[in-house]
Amino acid sequence: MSYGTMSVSERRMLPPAVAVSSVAFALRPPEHALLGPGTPVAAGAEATLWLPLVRRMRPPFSGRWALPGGPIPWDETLVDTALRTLRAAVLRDPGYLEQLYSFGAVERSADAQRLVTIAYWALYGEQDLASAEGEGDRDLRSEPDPNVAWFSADALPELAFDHGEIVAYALDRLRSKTEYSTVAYRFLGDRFTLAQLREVREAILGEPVDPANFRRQALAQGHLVDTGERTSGERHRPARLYRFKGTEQHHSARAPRSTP
Amino acid sequence: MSYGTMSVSERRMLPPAVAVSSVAFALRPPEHALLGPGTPVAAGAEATLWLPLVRRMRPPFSGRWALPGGPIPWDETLVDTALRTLRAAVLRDPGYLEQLYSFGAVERSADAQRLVTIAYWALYGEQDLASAEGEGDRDLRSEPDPNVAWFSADALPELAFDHGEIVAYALDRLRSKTEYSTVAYRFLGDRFTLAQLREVREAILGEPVDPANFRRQALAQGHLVDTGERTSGERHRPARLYRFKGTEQHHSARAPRSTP
DNA sequence: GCACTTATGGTCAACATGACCATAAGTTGA
DNA sequence: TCAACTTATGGTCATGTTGACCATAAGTGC
Repeated sequence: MSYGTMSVSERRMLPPAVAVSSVAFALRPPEHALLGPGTPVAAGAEATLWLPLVRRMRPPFSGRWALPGGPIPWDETLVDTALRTLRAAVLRDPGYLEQLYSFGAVERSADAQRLVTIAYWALYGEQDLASAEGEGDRDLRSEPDPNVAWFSADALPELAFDHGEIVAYALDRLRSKTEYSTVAYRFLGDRFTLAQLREVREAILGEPVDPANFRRQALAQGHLVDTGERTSGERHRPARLYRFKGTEQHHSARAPRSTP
Repeated sequence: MSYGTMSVSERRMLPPAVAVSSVAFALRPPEHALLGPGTPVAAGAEATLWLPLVRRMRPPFSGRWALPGGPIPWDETLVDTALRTLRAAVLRDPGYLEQLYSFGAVERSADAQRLVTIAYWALYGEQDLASAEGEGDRDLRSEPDPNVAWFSADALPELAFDHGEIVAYALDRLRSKTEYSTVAYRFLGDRFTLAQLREVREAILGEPVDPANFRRQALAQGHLVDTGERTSGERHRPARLYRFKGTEQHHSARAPRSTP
């Protein structure tokens, strides 16, 4: 759809358009910064949060980096729009996706038609970013599209719209949610040690967590199953491998029940 | 704006429109059901939650009761749209207002143009519903508009769109939020007893709360100030009157920081 | 075997919670 | 006047949770 010869003031007085944008988090160790996420989180490394951005090719904010997203087609669910646009940028489906908040300030789209954005936040775990089988080189280590890139959440460029604010809000939600829910599990693969799970928590919260106390609480939650397997090859006592007793669904199309 | 001779299928394929709807809670004792809210919550009465609905006068869902709300004008903030439409229905400004969730299922507006609704939830306290000065009879006990009515949250009629689901979600949020925040205070006036505050909590959670334990916790929060005043005239020991050490703002135009 | 490193298992004091008991201090009615 | 009644308010106590910390376990690398 084109607005043809419509003037700026005419464009601004159109009814607001609706779009979806997503903040998608992945965890990766800083040493592998050049390799892109998809690299397993090495034990002992200080992992940090990264997220994919897309360079805008048209006004408003042409040339700026922005969250993956786009307008909502008339026959597509909000979640599906989020998934489709994430898939287009990351080439993978996220392991978790949840609605975040809706942003509708009058001036957020500058001179263009007013844009109300429904923000989602997503999570890409290790296995979600691993190269799909038979996909050859089309993995994240050789990202073909120069207009898509991953950035450290600590060092983002200036973003289009109010996307900086959206990212800050998503970080907030991620942090508060790791304190009372099981989202953190989704950053890890099928089997993991308690140390890995603790490192995820430390990376998200940005502060050290006592290993013994963390273990006590994590096991008390009852969400973990001891697989009976152990790690080996490391220069210390082997750790038990656990599995997440997952019953939660990945994508919530419906409004989740109470999200404090 | 009219869609003229546009056919149903053409209308459905338009880009989604955006609207705001609000679930506005008020507390009132059941004895005063016929009087409408605005009546102070009498001590000892079992208060219940009520909310205002508006009868739809046009398709889709013409004739059905719906949440107060409406489309977002091009130059109006989301919060302002919520406030304006609430004011139109209730004739008062709410004491609290917060964004809830956005609903965008494809089929929710039936045959009409697809409608994405950003839901808000609001709270009308005692003083918010008291007759404004000099407003004469234009108070809630003589509601002039037959197309606006308050319903008990326990016994709602069948609502338009997916508004029933929105109400359920709002109730959920209200309940979970009374457990860790200070929203409940807003249902009461300037000064109140701990018993009144406890009754608000009981009404929202729907279960009895131990008076002594509640007192201990409420005071430990540090949000209450003893005014030095006491109640009198009741058939028992007088209670201290407290005031809320309120620093929180009523309406949050910006996304609130982390809402578990 | 020995040193080293993280995993794992416990202890302990401080604090929070829920169930309850006891007394305080008004009002009402004999 | 005074005793009965009713809710307010102040405590106790056992239980559970949390954070700080100590001790031992069990691999690897030399």
